[in-house]
Amino acid sequence: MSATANDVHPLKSTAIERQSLASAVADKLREKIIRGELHEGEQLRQDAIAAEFQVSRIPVREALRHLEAEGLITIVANRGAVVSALSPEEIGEMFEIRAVLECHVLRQAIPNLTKEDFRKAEEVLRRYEQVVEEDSDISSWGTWNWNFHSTLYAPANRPVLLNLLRTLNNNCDRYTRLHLLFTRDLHRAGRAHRVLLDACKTRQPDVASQELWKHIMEAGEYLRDFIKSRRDKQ
Amino acid sequence: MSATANDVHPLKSTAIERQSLASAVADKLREKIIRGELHEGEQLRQDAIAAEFQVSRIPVREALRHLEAEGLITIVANRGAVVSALSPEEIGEMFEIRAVLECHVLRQAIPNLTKEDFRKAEEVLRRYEQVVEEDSDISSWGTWNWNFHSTLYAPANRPVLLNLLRTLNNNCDRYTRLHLLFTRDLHRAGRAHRVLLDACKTRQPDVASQELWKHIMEAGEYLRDFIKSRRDKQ
DNA sequence: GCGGGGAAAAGTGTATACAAAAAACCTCCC
DNA sequence: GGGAGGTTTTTTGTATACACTTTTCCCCGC
Repeated sequence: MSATANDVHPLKSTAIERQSLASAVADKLREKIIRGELHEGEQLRQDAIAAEFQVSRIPVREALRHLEAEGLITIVANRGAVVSALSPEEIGEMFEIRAVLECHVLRQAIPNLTKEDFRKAEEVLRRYEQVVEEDSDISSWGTWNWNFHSTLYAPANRPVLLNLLRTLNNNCDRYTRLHLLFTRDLHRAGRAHRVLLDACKTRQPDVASQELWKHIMEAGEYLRDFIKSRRDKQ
Repeated sequence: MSATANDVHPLKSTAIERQSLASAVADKLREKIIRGELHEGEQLRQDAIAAEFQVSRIPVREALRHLEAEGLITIVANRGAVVSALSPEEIGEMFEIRAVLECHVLRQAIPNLTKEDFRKAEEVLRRYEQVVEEDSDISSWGTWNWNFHSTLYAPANRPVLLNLLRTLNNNCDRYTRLHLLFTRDLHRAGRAHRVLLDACKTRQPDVASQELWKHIMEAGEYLRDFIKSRRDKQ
């Protein structure tokens, strides 16, 4: 995806991962962007990146192409790459797409959820709340959030869709992070997660789906307006 | 995309498009894959492509990276690229994702559809049926099919989603083409389009959405089984 | 005949080098 | 002062060259 795909495959943990430099650079850059170390609009100089990772510009360029297709950066011919600065409307759309797809996949997953899945979700949620409590490192928030959601989605058995959702979440999380930094409103999402998990446990697809829709769309709308007002000020 | 994105932007027709070789090569290859000139599983040799377009391998490699992210090809380290051969399950999933998203976007679009939109949809549909009638060139079928659908979706005002859908359709169409080649059942889709358009004209989102869902999911399920049985034979 | 091993060929991955475009700067003129 | 225009610098785009990996194929031993 492509539009679709993330190059990190489901990977059997046994396989030795011998990725090319280009893939490695792409992974590093993706992480930096998601963690907010590279903020939106920032120029990505090929030479600088090449020097930082001590490689030539060729693998760097290939990595940039890949990230462009993921939507994380924007490349303009002869002018280089910048970290994508989504418009408020585009941000709203991203969250809307997520809401539509995640609600669908959750409905497919609910009948297949096992006790083991619930146990794992609980575990992830506990660590999520721990991270929130420690208030230490917002950058790892996104990882735990995705871990929780994907645990509930996995039993739907939709690998392609899950991959697409991961890419979308990558692109949304850097804005969510921004929002959290300002509001510190991490606990509300935590409560929503609890409600969601309960609805799954009691096998109520309608309730769960509705809750998830609200959870994602509210975040999206809030962020859309937040970014809009923030940009208007400047 | 990223998962996501097609690099052909909405483009104001006035802007002079000075794309890099890499982008040009990507466009050419994408078209070849969609049109079925390159069939699934086929190896893409960098040297051969470079020679064909009379460029060096650098822009070819960047183009391949981009197509990989779109899901059209698969790159394995040190072994090169092949046109993605999706499993029957993956194909089913692609159509399912389309169904979910296209039904949603259609619902958003229906209230905004104008007479001008209907006129344009009629026009596209007429040309679609003309192409079907002439039976000449299946390869252009996908273009007209997408033209019709995107005409109905455009008023939803969801550019990001529309872009994602285009990429998904690109990936689905090469299989639909295969199916049409065997069954020649082009007319059924044509009839479904008529029903869909009528439901839009009478502003019945539920009817339209249901029809669209059926239209996409039936095609997807048919194709999934078709590909499965075809592969089993081999 | 048929594996096994090892050179040779083919193909991919990356670095260096150069060309071309854009940006920054500087000078001159008004 | 403030452009207009040209020159330098920076940065991107592409080609060539070479290193490394995989595949092919041939030869040998059995």
